[in-house]
Amino acid sequence: MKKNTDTIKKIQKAAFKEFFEKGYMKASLRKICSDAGVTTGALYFFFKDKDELFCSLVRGVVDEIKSVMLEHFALEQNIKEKDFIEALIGEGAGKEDFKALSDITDIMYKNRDLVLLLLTKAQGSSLENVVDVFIDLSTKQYETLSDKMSKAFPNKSISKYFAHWVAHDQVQALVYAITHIENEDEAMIYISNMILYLRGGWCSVWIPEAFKNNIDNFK
Amino acid sequence: MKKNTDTIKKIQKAAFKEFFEKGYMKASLRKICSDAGVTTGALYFFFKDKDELFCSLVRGVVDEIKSVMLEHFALEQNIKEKDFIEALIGEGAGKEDFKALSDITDIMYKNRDLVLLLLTKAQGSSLENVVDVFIDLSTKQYETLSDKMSKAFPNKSISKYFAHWVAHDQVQALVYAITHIENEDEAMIYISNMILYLRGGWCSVWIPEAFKNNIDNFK
Amino acid sequence: MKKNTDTIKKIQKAAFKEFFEKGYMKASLRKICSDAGVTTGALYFFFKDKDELFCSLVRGVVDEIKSVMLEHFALEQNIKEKDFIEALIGEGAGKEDFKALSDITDIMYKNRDLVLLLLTKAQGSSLENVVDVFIDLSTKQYETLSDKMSKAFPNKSISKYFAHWVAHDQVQALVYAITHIENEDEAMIYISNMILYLRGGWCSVWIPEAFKNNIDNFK
Amino acid sequence: MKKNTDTIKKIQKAAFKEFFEKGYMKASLRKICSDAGVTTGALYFFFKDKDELFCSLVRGVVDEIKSVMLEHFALEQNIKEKDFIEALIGEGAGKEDFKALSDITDIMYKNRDLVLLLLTKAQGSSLENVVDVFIDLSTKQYETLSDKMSKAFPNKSISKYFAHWVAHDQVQALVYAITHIENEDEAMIYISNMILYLRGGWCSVWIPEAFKNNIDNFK
DNA sequence: CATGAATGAGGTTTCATTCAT
DNA sequence: GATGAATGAAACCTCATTCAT
Repeated sequence: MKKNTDTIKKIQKAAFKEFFEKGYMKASLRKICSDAGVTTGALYFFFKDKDELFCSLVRGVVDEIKSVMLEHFALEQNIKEKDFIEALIGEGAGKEDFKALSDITDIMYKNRDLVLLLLTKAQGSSLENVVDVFIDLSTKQYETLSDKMSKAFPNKSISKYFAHWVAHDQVQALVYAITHIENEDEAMIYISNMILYLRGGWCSVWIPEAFKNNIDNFK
Repeated sequence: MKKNTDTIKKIQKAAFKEFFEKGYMKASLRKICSDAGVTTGALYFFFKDKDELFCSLVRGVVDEIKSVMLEHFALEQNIKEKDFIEALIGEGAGKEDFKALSDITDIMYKNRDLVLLLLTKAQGSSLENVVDVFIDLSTKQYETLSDKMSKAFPNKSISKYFAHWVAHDQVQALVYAITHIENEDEAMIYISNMILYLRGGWCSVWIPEAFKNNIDNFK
Repeated sequence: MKKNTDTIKKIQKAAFKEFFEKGYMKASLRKICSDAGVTTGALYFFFKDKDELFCSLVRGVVDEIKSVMLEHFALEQNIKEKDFIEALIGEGAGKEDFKALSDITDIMYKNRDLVLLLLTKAQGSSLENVVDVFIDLSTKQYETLSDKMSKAFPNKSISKYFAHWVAHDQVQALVYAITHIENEDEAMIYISNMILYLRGGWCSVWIPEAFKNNIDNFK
Repeated sequence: MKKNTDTIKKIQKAAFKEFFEKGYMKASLRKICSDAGVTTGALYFFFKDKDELFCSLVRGVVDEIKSVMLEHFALEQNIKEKDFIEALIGEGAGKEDFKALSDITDIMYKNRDLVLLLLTKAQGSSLENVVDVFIDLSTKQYETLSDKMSKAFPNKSISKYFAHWVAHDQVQALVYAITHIENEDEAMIYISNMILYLRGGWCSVWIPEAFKNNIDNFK
């Protein structure tokens, strides 16, 4: 029981290093094996192929992120129609968003190396478009919100790509954090700004009057 | 003089197809040559290596985009300190931004195939991070703007990553357009929403009161 | 006592399938083991190597065929010298042959899958030339017959390869049946024609006058 | 012009040796290249893959055999209905057959090594069933002959597999020659016996009376 | 200007088999 | 009886690039 666990660990450790340095495509299994002090046969005993080896490294964190996203988005779907504007711009607006985004951020920072591997070195693997999966989850959320707003503001309409963009942008904001900000505490400050930013952007398109009315205050 | 031009064109045409289908790394020069009806030697007469062949395809459009960005950002720098808030949230705010973004968008759509090649298939080439170049240009703009705002609102401060994020996001908004929206007219509508979005996001972080004051209108 | 028998059976069943699908050489022991729900170690506990596994499948039927051939050929050797022409072309000629060939055919059809495995999928194994063994048995029979005919027709002579060819052909006729004819009853009809064919061919070479004299009957 | 021809020849020479010794499947391209004093890249410049290398060795002789077979079979189809029995059992019967078979035999012996390679070492390559192609050609011939005989002897009928068997056997007779008889002159003697044999076999099944009438002559 | 032969290292994957447990 | 981890060699093939002609 000890032996095989050790071998897997050794392979994964060497694999992480190699994938991280060269990216999925340019990484060499031969190199991984020799770095791990293991034969290629051993690698193929534990992993079906290169792709599965790569996925084995990041599968856990992918699943974690996914489940936190699903969980939070499920909560959000339940906000009653009459409350959603309050949730958007009322007192305490963004509280829920912050909880969700900071939870996800926290998970990502707890496994920052793996997340960076996944986000920046996966091209060529079956996970190269994993971000799209997160974006899809996020999209569902914004589509629901769009529907609610359409009912509340029947005379407004937005580009059909806009909701998808915002979903996209929310995810990219997280990607930006993990790839550009080393320190988790700084990332959290950034995230709280991001809530304002995303909400402000969203509202500016749906309810542009919100700004214009206030010009005088700043002149 | 005719012949070599022909050969170059044939190679580039085949190269575009191959790079577009497989991405830079998986593209095969052998395939490009045989598709072009040309020998490997010919290719290497005109292009130093695989990377230069790839770059030759997109260099033109990269330069165009860069120069339009530079031009516009130069204009923006010249806005007098006292006018910049007006430019941000006043009557006619965003006009300049729209001109710049729509100019860039227009160039991109005029060469959409090449831009898609550059943005989605360059990994492994020396242009794999070309977007960062655009982001850097954009960043300079927002840093200047940040400075101005810091002076105007001395008691505000934002995360040090925030300006960079917004620069980043402005570029990503364009990338999103070109990669997700086929029709240029639709893209333009999207872009005009995007101006509101970006400006709204930016202001929401710098001047969060802009919203709060208006809550009552929507309750 | 039950368990190991089961394991062997499971392995053999999976082995048959794999060998039949891919042929001896391309068959994978790994696949066989996983199909059988057994580890490689188990396989190697019961079978020395790949070859022995293959042979274990067909050994039984090979032995059966061999013994039936030996038995019948022994009978044939005992035909008295003065009777052999009668046996060849007299009333009731071919009766013994039919019995022998139909017995062998019967055995083969009773184990058609295994025989097909042996005849068409054995290349690379130690049984790849098993047909030659049957041909050798058959050859002995025809050599004896040749000797008898040489004595009876001292002024005739045939190519030294001819007797071997006929032995060869007799076996190939059976191989043809099992590999081309699915239904045993049809195979038996084919076999009875084959007796005429083989005997006619044999006589035509040794006693060509048999035909020439009869031309007029068919003109 | 000298160089590439030389390289191809060297590769083919080494390939022939390796394929002949180990058979297609077990042959190693590495070994072939190192024996030929050439890199694997060079091999793959001239040959698409292992299969094409193998085929390049034997393609010529396959085509030759095929064309001789086609030519002769075309002649045979033209024999008038009233003459075909004469051609089968009359004075000079078998002359045409002998010409055809000896022509083919001649070609095969002129390239005996390649033919042996093709017939005994091709398993795994795309030519592993090339004999079936020859049998198919032969089958067409015998099917035509069967039709003619059916009209001439309306009350006779044979197993539906019989014509195919005879076509099969005619080809196998040639295969036997090339694989068992080293000397071409001896092969020719064998072939002339084979004509008698095949014709005798064929007639014995269609016109069994041909023999029975003559028994008395040999008692 | 262009050919096309040749390099040589490297790629991933599969294999039959062994052996300590 | 049976496990399953590990071996290690070898498999076919592709690649970007070079260079004499």
